[in-house]
Amino acid sequence: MNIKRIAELAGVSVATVSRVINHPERVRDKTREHVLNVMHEYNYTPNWFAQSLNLESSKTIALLIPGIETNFFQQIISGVETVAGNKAYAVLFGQTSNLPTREAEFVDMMINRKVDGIIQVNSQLDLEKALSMQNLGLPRVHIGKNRILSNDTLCYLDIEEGALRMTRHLIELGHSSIMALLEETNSSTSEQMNSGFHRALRGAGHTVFFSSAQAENSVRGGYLTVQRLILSKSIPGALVTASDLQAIGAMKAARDAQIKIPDDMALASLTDSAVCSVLSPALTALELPSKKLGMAAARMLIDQIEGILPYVDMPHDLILQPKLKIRESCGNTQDFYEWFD
Amino acid sequence: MNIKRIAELAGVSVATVSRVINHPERVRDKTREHVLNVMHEYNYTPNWFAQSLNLESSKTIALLIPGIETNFFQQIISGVETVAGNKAYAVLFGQTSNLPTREAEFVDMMINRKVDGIIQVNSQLDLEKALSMQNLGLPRVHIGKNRILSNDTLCYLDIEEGALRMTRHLIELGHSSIMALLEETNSSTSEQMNSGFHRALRGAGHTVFFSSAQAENSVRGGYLTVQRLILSKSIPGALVTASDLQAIGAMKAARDAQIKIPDDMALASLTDSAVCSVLSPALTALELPSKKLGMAAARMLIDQIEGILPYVDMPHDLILQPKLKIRESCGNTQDFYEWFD
DNA sequence: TTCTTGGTTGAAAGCGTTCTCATTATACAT
DNA sequence: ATGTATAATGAGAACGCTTTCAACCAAGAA
Repeated sequence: MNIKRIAELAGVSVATVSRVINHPERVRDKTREHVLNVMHEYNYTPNWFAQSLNLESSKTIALLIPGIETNFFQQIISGVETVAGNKAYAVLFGQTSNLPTREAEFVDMMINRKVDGIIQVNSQLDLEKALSMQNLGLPRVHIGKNRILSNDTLCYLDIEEGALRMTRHLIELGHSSIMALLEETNSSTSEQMNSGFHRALRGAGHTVFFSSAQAENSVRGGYLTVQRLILSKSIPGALVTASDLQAIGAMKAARDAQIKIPDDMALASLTDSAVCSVLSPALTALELPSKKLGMAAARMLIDQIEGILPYVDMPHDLILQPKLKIRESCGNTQDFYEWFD
Repeated sequence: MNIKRIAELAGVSVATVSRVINHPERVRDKTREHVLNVMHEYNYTPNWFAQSLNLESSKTIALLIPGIETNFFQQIISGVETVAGNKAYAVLFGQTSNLPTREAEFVDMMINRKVDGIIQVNSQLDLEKALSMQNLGLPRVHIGKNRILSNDTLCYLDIEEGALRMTRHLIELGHSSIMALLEETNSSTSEQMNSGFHRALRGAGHTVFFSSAQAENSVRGGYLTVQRLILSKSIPGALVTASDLQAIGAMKAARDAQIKIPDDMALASLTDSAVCSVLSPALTALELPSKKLGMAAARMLIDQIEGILPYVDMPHDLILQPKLKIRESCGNTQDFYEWFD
């Protein structure tokens, strides 16, 4: 069934049917109703390709994301999908696996498919490709703190502030030896965490020993790291992990070696999750509003697409604050509960 | 840049350029090479809409999934994306939230966008819509056990067998009072679990008391249920939860009430996850190969699309078996380790 | 030389829309 | 009735591609 056939059946011209679809107000009530009836009767919907071929738009937004394995990314996807769905945009999904070449391929594909906008999470795109997108006037929103072009729109969680608050919390609890367990990648997230750590350290009244290590973002990664720490008898007073999975692994390694948390070593995670509060001891962690992040990014993108936001030469960042959830894994905290909750 | 311009620049006709793209063998080596060079020089890629408008295909597969919140679904998405990406298919993503109307809307949208195939997870589509898809000859693969049309292709995990094995395991450990905590929805998953439970019960040598309850799939759901159980002093000898989150909640409720696991109550989950093995006690759970499920579904779909599999009137199911991971939460099991691992 | 064969190529129709522009219908004032 | 402004409609080009069909060309056979 196509528009021509509908036009014949309704006894009007193709143009009129098209108008009924796109500019209903420009056609007489009676005609419109009649055409609508015929369309309905034959269960007609306009061919999306033909529409898009003309309009050079597709009612689609692209979401380029490193992976789908971690809770953080999953929440973002969910948030983007929710907002996009509400605004009748489809979302075309690309898993970049942190591979810049793969990301570039996806970008080409998305451009070719005339997506109306693109959300890039932790983008590692090279300048050239970013510029070519900019020249195309393709609305973009970055999730993550790495601004590629000077007028990129950014959405991110203030991880630095979170890391700072977490570290400050540990220092206030009296810890003078803190170790950070970051991810293996030298991502901007890791950099932000480091900045946060060091700002907190500088702000401490007294000297605090600080070290850091890297491990894969998994239970196994956390387990192996702490196991190694134990073997080399260099257990820090407090361990802060980038992810909850690492913290869980760390906790298990500690338990296996009879190291008591929080008495022998305090433990905290810079990523909260549903399980953190039910571990024993319950894990002090940073609650990241990651679904909100996805929703915010999608909304900003769609605002750009629909011309609600002026987006050229006007960076418009959105920064969401994480929230410190103080639980049991860092020691006696009754003094602090009331301060933070 | 369009095909006409390329044709001019290469000094050939539009048809020749098109042939270079689609049927390279039908053009003379020298010509082809020359055209290819021009295409490359101007960084030309054919307009996807124009192509698709002609070909009535889109190199896209649709993935309709209830949600993205649970690990199970996330793994499926990841698996589908992986296989699809390798075969150069894009994946268009739809979150149905278990709403049949929303699912139907997505199906319409996908049909209109001429997706080459569609993967439906836990589909609740009505017969009529399913039939219309069938009549369109649109390849489909269902993930889940609910066959809507008699010749649907199904991919699913043998949850029933898993539930059976889990229950049998508990019975062999000597439990004579077992309670199941299922999800709130009356999904086919719940049905399968029930079948598994009852088959195991029938197969038991002696009488086993069995009861079941429903709770939302979350830590909170598990917590509240067990709390209620404790208040009414009707704690079962063993509790089997549908999800790991529920089990974690249950574990916390038990701990809060000084109920010892596994001594006072055995606990097991029909969904394994990274945290299960690091809880204390480590949680006996069913390992579901859900990423493999997604990969298998995508492969089957693409095989259908590319005509490798005959798919009409020939149901072709793929059933993956879960694996029982026996840990600590169901009591002394040294006898069983060697049997199952 | 002339005919045949088969490989290369180009002209133009079609895919299903939207949009511009010209035309026709309607309403209202004269 | 007549003219005029405006609303409603239709004809046809354009979007960028694929494909059919006819034309062309070279090489070998008669």
